[in-house]
Amino acid sequence: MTVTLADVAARARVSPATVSRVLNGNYPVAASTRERVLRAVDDLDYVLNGPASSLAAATSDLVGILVNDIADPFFGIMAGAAQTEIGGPGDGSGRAGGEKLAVVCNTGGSPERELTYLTLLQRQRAAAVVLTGGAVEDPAHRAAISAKLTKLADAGTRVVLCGRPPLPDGEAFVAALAFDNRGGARRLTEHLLSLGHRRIGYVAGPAERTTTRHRLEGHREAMRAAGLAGDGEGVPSGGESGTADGGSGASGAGAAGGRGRQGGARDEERLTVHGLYDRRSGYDATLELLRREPEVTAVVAANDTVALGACAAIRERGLRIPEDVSVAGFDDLPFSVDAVPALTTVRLPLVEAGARAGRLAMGKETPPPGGIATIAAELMVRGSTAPPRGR
Amino acid sequence: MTVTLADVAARARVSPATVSRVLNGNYPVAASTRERVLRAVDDLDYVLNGPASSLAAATSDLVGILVNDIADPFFGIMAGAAQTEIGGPGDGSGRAGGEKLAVVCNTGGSPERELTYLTLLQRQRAAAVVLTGGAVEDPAHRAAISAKLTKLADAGTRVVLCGRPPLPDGEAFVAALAFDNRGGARRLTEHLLSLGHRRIGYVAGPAERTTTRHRLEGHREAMRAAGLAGDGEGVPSGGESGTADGGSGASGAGAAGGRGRQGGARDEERLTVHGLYDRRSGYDATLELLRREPEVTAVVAANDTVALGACAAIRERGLRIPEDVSVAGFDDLPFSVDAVPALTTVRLPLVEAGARAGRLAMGKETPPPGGIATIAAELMVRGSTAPPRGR
DNA sequence: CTGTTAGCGCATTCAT
DNA sequence: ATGAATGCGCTAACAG
Repeated sequence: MTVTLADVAARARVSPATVSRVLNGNYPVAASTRERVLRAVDDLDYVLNGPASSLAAATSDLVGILVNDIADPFFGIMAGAAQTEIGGPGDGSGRAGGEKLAVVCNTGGSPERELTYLTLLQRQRAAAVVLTGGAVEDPAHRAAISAKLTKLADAGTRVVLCGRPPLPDGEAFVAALAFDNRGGARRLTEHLLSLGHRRIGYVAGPAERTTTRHRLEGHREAMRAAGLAGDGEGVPSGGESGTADGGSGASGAGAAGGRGRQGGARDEERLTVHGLYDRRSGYDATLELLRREPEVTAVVAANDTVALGACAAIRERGLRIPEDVSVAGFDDLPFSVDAVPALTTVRLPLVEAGARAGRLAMGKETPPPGGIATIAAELMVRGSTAPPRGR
Repeated sequence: MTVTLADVAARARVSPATVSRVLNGNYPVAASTRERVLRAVDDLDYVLNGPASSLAAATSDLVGILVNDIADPFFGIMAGAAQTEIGGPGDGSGRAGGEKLAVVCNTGGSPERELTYLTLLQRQRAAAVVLTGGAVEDPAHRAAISAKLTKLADAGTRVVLCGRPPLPDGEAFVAALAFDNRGGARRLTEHLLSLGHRRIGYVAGPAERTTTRHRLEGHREAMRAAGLAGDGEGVPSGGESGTADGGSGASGAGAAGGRGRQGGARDEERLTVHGLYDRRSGYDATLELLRREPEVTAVVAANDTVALGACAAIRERGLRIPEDVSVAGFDDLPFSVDAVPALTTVRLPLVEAGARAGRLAMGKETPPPGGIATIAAELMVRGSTAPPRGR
């Protein structure tokens, strides 16, 4: 029923081994025989049996790209770039020669699903795996993922991290491309501070994610450097971790106007609301933020999508952007420039990063020294931020 | 080095066949033995060899989801929904039991790449393939894809079309879920007509795609029903195919004001500009449209992303939305409601469609009668459309 | 319910 | 440069 290598061999009057060699092209074969074989392949409409081939060769041409949310362009853009780099241009014949099968797997941000996908990929003896986006910081999951990646690497799978920080306990990976989330966030908040903002709200992502933490840390670095916050460390998990020095500080960062009040650790918490990385969360969180502190003059969002929700909430409160409240996002997704007003944000070179990750996964590019590279983030100042009212 | 089924069998003191039966769970095994086997699996940290298993069983657990553009949420949302339905909830153990490996493949809208991916999936003996989004109408490619799908189906791969119209020459597919693009587009334009618009520009997608054609046809149906266009048929390819009756018609659709002019086929063409399904194209095409016909009072875009670009172009021309020009999109992607003003558009139930496609691919849902289902599109009227000036 | 036997289709030694 | 032989790791009949 189904045509096999042997059938092709018979029709081309050569041995199966020769057909195999022609197809894999990594062995000298006489031009005339090759031609004969190729014709037989076409005549018979032969398609290589992937599983059989993978079994015999102990490797497959599958490359997995894991993303947190495939509906989010942040991941779509990176994954698309990586896939383009991996899949090769295709020869237009539809015959599919030595191409890798680059596939993207949607974890939905769930560590369990991430682990399941890694196991599935391991089972397929994937040639490479690219993990994109921030990691969950739960120690158990971190350890489980780490162990799994080590096993994958041991089995010959190339592991590449893209937009995910390398984990402390030295996973085995070919390369880790980490975004400078902290630096970008710091510069963004510095921009707002330089405009004269002092009461800046922060709509953060899910508390347990590295991306969330780094961006928040960058923001707070800037705030503290301006004397506008307490000195708690890291991301509080939301409970009562304030260090009780509310509102009494007297450091002199030149708060403008009579109502400028120096922030403390308690303030820092009050001005931070966590949510998911989606529009709806941004909307809800911003409403909450405005309820807690009606006098914020600027809102920094975890990413552009969240910023969009924030804008909607602010407008619904009857406030104007940027006249009453400035808004800033992160990532510089394509739609951000079209927001009204255009969104001030931090640009991450997603295409470049994804493509580079793809090349690293294919072994087409030499890894950065130490395997780790930090990718710069660029501040994009646009219309959604302006000096606060009365300044 | 690598642990195999036999190793597990030895440790559990059973035969390899029994281990296989436990792992696949589709055969009666004594509870005690199963437990012993499972422990051995855990002890040895055994991972099934996918290729070997697929080879022996002549099927794999791979399910491919093809999308035109993974960076476009339109596809991301559908693919995510399908993947969730296919991948199963995962059991949290990371052990990966009977799960399918749902993967998405990005064709970038290129028929060659689409074909290549199909071949790759065929090679892997994929359990199912879901094709999302519109098809390219080039006859050669249509035939090639059709032949390939037939072969896939013959080999036991379940083929599902999601958001793609079934092709005329009866491909073998389990089911085809087609969006009512034409009806949705017609109702959208009817909405604009009912507001009093007469000079309506259309920023279309790539000319050779089914989605583009159907939406454009719906638009023109409405225009013609209002006596506002010629009677050419189908999508003109852009050349001089006008039927020369420009501006002389006298059908009485009550054009408002003195400057309403009845359109002819030539007008129909002049008011249509083709581009890609992205923001940049929408921007460029709208600029071109405004150049050709400065007096348009409404612009209908091929989709929401394009509409965003259109808005930017219109504003750059110093025109207000919707006071000077109304704008409408298609798809109702999440960001559309946050546009300013909120975008009037046509809602497609992407999540439902994707999930249904996923279930169909898994054989978890019975196909619609005849294998074909049309999915309704719902008009969403929002702030970006209003009566034209002076009405 | 469990063990035995026999391939699945191909890549790869080793010969020639 | 090509052919012959071997086995990759597993599942699917068949027994029992």
